[in-house]
Amino acid sequence: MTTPRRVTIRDVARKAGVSVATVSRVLGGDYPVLAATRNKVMRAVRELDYVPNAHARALSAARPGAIAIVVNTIAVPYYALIAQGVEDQAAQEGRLSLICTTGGDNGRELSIVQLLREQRAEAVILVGSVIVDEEYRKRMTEYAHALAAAGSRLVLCGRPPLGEGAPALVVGFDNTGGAHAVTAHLLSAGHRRILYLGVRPGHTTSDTRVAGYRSALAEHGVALDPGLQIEAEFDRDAGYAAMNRRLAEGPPDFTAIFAGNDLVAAGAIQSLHEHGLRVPDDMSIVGYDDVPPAQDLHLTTVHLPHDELGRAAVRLALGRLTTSPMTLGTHIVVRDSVRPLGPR
Amino acid sequence: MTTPRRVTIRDVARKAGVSVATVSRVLGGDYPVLAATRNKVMRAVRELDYVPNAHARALSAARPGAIAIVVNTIAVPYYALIAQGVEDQAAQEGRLSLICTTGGDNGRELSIVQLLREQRAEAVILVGSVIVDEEYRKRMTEYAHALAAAGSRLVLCGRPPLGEGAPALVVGFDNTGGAHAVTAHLLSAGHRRILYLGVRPGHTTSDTRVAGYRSALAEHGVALDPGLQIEAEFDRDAGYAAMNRRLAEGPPDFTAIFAGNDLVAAGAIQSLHEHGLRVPDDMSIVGYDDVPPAQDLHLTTVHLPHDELGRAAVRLALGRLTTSPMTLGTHIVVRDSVRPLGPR
DNA sequence: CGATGCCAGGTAACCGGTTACTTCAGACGT
DNA sequence: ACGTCTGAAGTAACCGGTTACCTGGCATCG
Repeated sequence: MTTPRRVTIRDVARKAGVSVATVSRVLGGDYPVLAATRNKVMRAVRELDYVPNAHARALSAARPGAIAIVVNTIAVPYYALIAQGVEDQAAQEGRLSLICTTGGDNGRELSIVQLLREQRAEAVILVGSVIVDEEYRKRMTEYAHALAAAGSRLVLCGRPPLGEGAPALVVGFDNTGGAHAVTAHLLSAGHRRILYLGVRPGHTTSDTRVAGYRSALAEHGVALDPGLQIEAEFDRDAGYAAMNRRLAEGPPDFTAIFAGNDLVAAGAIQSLHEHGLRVPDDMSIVGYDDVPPAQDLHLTTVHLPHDELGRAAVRLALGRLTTSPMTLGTHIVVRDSVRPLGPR
Repeated sequence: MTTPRRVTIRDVARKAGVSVATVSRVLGGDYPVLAATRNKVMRAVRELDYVPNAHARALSAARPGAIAIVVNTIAVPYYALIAQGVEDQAAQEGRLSLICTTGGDNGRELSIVQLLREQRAEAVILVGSVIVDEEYRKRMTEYAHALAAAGSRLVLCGRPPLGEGAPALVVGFDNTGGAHAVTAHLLSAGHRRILYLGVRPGHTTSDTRVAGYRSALAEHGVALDPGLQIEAEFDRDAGYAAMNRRLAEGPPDFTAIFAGNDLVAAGAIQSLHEHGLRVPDDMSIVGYDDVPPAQDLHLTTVHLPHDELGRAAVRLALGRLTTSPMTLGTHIVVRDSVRPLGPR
């Protein structure tokens, strides 16, 4: 059996008895072609089941490039929801979209950015919290220039803007505002000793949320207790483990918990239950993100417009939007994980 | 400001004082090149920050194509987990991977398949339950042949094999086995009246799970009550709404629920709670899929190796695996949503 | 009736790489 | 000294499209 040579535009031209230029024009659209000719060509295309080669097209004509989103993992709702927004908006703009995952590995991130440059992607959207140090700034600035030189745009989501010179667009959530609001919610329910579970020093997302937490406390005249701020990665296991450690030290010296995100809250809740503490009767807790599992946990949390973030990133990349850095507002979602503390 | 003409291999050749062939060889790898020449070229590459054009490469040389996975939406853990498996395996195989979403629209599916043919994707992985009717078979068979003609492979996940002639690979979960096991679990806890929540006539996934449910009942000599099988889509809202409707009809005439998947279970549980029924004290319930939220619901469910499905699909597509149709085993995960029914 | 314009359609250069084939210089053999 | 072999590097064809430019036929116009 011989390999069935791929059908090219020349095969179509031969079959239709016209030149390749005519075929290209019929398929391309706007150039005037006689109806009879068009029909001949279309019939040949159909009979041969011809599919133009995207690579050849991309090579010869300047056509819209793909839109790429790079995340840690797609198996976590936070990223999946943002990715879905990107996907939708990209489709709407007639662009192909690529979703790439790094697994949190900087080496892989680098090779993915390289790959995307080779693909001549039109936009590269980098999502996710990072530790902003000198090394990071340098790396991003390099990406930004490299991509700009290749005609691609770089969009950072949930990361601070780079310096002046670097050609990067930025969009993120108002984490400080959201954290402030939800902390205020706890405070106005009478809570004064609020454990912040999920500090990650240097991480942008964590830092901004902690900032909101602190400013709300300050505003209500509650002194900040460093003992009430504990570290944890932003996943369920970390929340569970950290809460376990804390509860192993003795009975809780706090009445409410502000978890770094909903997954951390989920882990913490499991730990609380295992220690015989009920939510919200024995302990109040709030989360952050409002990912779908939060609903089942009856968790009061901060809703993030994930979808909109993705869409905004695409629109920024395509120049449909020009405000950068751009901040998307958040709002609190009250469910049933906070109990008012009676006056003592 | 002039557009900074893209750096091509000829620019590098000129700068290094060699021919383009030499540059290509240095970058390509195996051809013998003098160390001195190699150095000159590499320096030029670095100084110009040259990035080869993936499209041009794909056009001239036969290189590995991308691996594409097509799902309804990425914002649902079931798909996200599978997609992550595909992504990981593809990366491991040195392939670029594309994640495409259809939103459940056949028209979009078609245009995505078309797009992937244009991209000369090496494999197209179609995931998700469908209604298997004549129209579907015809459509898939067309895809299969079209993709085969373009040298791509088609992999179907969670869908039945096509007829003999169609060149499609198949991999799926053992849904019937899993459903049988979890139903048997309920039966051996003493439950006899088990509501199946999530029938979707014609849908492959639903049908196979219902089949397991029925065979387990039969095995235990429990008569099938059509009144205990109610329809629902496979999402949270549908589970909630269907349960609400059922409970509105009067007090439950069943002691346990088998939900079509975990999201349906989540919705049902919310409805139960709102009707004052506690899980598992007043009502037992099991789910299916074992997606992350199931853990927070303390839901007994059937674990599916989502990740492995994605990986297997890629391996099948690349010919690393040859058993098709392939079935991945499942196992039950016991949590705390089922209560034994005391002897009456 | 010949010049002019218009329009459908053809010819061929080009996009940016890879690679089969060719060239050329130096090493080696007799 | 001369022919031969070897290995590094160059030349140019090719991948499969798009499009600037050219051609030839027909209608229009003075």
